[in-house]
Amino acid sequence: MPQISSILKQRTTTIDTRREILGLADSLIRRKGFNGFSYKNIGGVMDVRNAAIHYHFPLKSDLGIAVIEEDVLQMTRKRRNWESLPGEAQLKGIVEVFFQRSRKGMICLTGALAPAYGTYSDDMQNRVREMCRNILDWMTTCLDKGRREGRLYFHGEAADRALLVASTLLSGLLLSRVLGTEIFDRMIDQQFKDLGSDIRVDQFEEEIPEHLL
Amino acid sequence: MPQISSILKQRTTTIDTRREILGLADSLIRRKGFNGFSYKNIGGVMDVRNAAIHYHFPLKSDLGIAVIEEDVLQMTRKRRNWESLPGEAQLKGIVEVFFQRSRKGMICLTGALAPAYGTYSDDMQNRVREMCRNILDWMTTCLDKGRREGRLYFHGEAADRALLVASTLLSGLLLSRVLGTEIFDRMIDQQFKDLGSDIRVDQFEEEIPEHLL
DNA sequence: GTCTATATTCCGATAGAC
DNA sequence: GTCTATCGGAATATAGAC
Repeated sequence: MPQISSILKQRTTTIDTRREILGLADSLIRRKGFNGFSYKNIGGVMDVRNAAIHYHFPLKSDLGIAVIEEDVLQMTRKRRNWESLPGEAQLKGIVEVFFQRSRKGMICLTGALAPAYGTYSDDMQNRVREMCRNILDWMTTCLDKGRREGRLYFHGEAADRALLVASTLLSGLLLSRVLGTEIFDRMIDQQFKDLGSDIRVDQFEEEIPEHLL
Repeated sequence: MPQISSILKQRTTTIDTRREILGLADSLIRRKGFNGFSYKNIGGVMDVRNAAIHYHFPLKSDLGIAVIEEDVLQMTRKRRNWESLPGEAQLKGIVEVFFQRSRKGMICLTGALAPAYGTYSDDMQNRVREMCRNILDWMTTCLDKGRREGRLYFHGEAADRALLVASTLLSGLLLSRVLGTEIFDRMIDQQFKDLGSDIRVDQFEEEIPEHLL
């Protein structure tokens, strides 16, 4: 019978490998798209063989689904933690996540996965759809709450406004990739001026990349 | 010395093949992304061998660049033809192009190519950037003209507004692919209500697909 | 211009040893 | 859990016949 310490050590190692694969896959999907990266790309960075990745994620769609689930989990955690905050403050937190991505030259998962949506397995398509509905639902709640709190101003239904705000964030990252980061800043600032909000990108602090510490 | 008729016949055939390849590549890029389709995908539909496509487009990036150039050409033609129209009318024409794409489950080239931008050759990246600047420049002109004509109302600079309108069109197609076509309609209608315009998607006629005629 | 044939590399995925 | 080795297929691209 194996000792508890060895079980823990084994599990810890496994979990770390699994999580490291997930992190690299997330980054690769955002940079090259789901059909544009391979198991070898991951192994090249981690120094792990092809077969080890297949152990954790037998099919590539398993990997894709796990990346989406992780993203949804992070978002759900934030939503729960910020639940009691004003709608505008929650929205600002969401925008800051996108701002940080823009500074890393990254796009959002929806922007990375929506274009080739039809090429994914049924399971993965469902996850992508759920992810979209999730973020739109949260933003709808934020906008509705913010308007009722007298901090945000807009015409029409909150759900329609959420579509346009999400659109700005998604396209802002996509267009920044082609035209430069200032595009994201201009779009976000104009969008929140329109909402009567004082959210501006110059209120965010740029995270210092780890390799410069 | 070959007869003129045979030269013409040969050239016509060549041009048609080339154009058919271009059309299929355009469709494939929009459905699967530039890194998600292969020369074989084209040959499978056209019944033409791999090598024939390489004759017309030696490198895949040559094909990508040609698809972008064709798209830019179509847009430039429309812009020139509509030059004398009011800003709002030109904008409506642009929106209709996107509307027709939404009805075919298609996305715009920018939405298809921006996500994996970093994986393209320098040449192709430059073409993608020029394409983006082109459409944004036209939309800026439309918005500015429409505002001066008293038909469109918005705060801030026309260039910033063009970014948000382009964002709605791009994201509208992307999100429609995941959530259904009604998403595009809601986004466009809300966007143009915001602009004080009476442009609405129910003013557009759905083209009847060729195979149903 | 298009074909057949092939070179080369890469891909996702699996078998079996350790 | 990770390794080596390999299968079967697909990718981009080229050579040479017609």
